[in-house]
Amino acid sequence: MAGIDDNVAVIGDWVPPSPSPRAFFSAMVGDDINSRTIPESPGEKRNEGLYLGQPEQMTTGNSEKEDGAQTSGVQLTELGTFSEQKSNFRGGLVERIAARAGFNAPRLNTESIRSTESSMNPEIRSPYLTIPPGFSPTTLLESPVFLSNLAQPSPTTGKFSFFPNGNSTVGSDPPDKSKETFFDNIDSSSFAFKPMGESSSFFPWWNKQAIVSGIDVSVHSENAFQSHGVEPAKAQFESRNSLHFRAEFSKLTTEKDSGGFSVADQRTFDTVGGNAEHSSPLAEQQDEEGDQGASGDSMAAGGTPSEDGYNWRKYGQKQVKGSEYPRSYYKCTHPNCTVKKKVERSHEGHITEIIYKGAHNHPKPPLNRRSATGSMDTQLDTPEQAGPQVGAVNDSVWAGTQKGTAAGTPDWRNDNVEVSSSASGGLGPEFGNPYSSVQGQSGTPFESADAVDASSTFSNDEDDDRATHGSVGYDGEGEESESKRRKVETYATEMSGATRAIREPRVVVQTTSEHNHDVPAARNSNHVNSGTSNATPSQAGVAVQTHVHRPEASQVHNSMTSRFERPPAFGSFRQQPGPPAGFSFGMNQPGFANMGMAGLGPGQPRMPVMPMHPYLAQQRAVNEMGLMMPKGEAKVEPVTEANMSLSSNNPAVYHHIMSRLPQM
DNA sequence: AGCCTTTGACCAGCG
DNA sequence: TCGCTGGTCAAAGGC
Repeated sequence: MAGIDDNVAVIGDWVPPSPSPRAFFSAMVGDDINSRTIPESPGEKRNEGLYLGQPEQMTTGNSEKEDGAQTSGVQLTELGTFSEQKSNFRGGLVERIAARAGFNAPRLNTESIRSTESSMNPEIRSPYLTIPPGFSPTTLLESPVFLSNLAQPSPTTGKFSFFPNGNSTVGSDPPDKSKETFFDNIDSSSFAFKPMGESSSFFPWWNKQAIVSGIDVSVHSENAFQSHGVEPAKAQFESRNSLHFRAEFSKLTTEKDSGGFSVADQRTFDTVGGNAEHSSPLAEQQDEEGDQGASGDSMAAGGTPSEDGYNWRKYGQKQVKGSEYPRSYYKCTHPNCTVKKKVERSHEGHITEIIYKGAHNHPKPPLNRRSATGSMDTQLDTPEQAGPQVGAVNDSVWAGTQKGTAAGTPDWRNDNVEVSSSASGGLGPEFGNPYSSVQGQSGTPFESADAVDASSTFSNDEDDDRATHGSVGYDGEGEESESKRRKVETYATEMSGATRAIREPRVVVQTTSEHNHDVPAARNSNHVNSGTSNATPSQAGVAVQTHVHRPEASQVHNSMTSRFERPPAFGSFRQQPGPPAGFSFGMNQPGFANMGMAGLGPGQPRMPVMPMHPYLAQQRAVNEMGLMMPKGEAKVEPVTEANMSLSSNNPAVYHHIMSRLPQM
């Protein structure tokens, strides 16, 4: 595949150049939502698109590349009408890009997704449709965080089987059924975390498939909290499931001279779980995660030079004003390759941003790089690279920015299925690179859940692209003066979320309090609430940067707080990609010790945190319910499916479990 | 020995 | 012209 540029291109395609988060959002989602779900005011219609009911393949990249894309497994989800429209849009853009760059953008294969959804029970969908009274989709749309959250359907959110009270039955019966069905359909019970509350319903797409390949999440949730009724009392426990969700996406932003620069985000989503295709990659990802963990996040992110499959030599590092973290400058070590990349990395080593300049005029080097350690390499190795990465069209220009972990692996696309799925080209480092992207688990749902991070970054990405890029897109690209290229920042949310998600497993436990007592005071409620909605992508007029870094588990707590509370700095909204974004119940509590996410264990150090949308803050009920942000890693014991099901179905089990839960 | 990272200094662009 | 900033150079050191 093409190198970075490709990614960029892809990214660009992915989202229409609209500054508006909404647009982005809608684009992401597709029309289905509109048709089906969310009743919105005209103005809001875009939001409706959230639901990706019928994913179609979007051609993100050149049709030409399709082969590769398919091979790679990169898949983009396209939705309904949106997809069509987008296709057109993209097609043109992509073609142009391809023409310039000489590379093809990977195509997202959404079919799997489609099938999934289609197969899904109507019931399942219903949740998406439902919007809680008083709740405006718009709100969700505006927040980057939100997107991500939404994107993540989780048991917690009730996305899964749990239907919002309003709509579907929450009752145990339905849950079970829905649960089963849901998972079955999905393949593996993969799911995406979603924010609590109805909002979750917005992104069915995420739930099902949205999960970006980069992220693997296995979650065992005890209950889905049904936020609808914000009323805690009504919260009900629903099925417990272990979900695996992996999402991988990367975001890539490109700067463009012309008029601006365009940022492209790319994300690829794998269909959740089930696909055999993806499954293996997941496994690899897991490995990678481990490796990465060992090696350090940075590496994984693609921050590392090699992570993206290319060899890089660091030639400078500097603290850039306005940037929290130092920026590292890398050059491609290939003889005649002028590609450079800038990587910003958090103190923890998490990559917050990656900007590529130029296109590789050579294939990726053979795997055995030392850095390549671990899974990353594996993925990278794919032959795909064979082709010249990119026609080095715009060498001079920093073509893309990736924020997120995966550093950019430009090639993400075809290499592996995973890659493709991960696609990240963009999202992050992790995203961007296949490598970077962490792959969670193998297809099997209940296997270990690796990282669950659902960061939700996705949504943002698109927005970012639009927002940031504005019109640019790749079209313009190119040529502009490098010197002036602005740095496009993408919404951190997206990236960050994605990134984190990939690596850090999170456990989200929602409990509803039927328990007989008043709702306990929320422990970390502040964080959530504190979240500043200011983050809205739209604001972006300002460039938004996405940070992909994954904070340490310990850091998560803080991160979240800081993230949301912190006003947009530098005029740009930065969201830190880390686990912080997420939320989860305090798994670390003794009571939860036994409730674990499969696959989570001591071995898995970090728990991904899902970004919370400000909306969540409103969901006070949630907090009250005992939802809390884990500061540390949650220790969870694996829960077998059987157990899960039992718990959901068996009152005795249910009580048993419940009894173990700490009383808030 | 080769490659890479680190890091201070230098250079260029911009206001 | 000066100061700021971002990007790059290149020596030193490590693996």
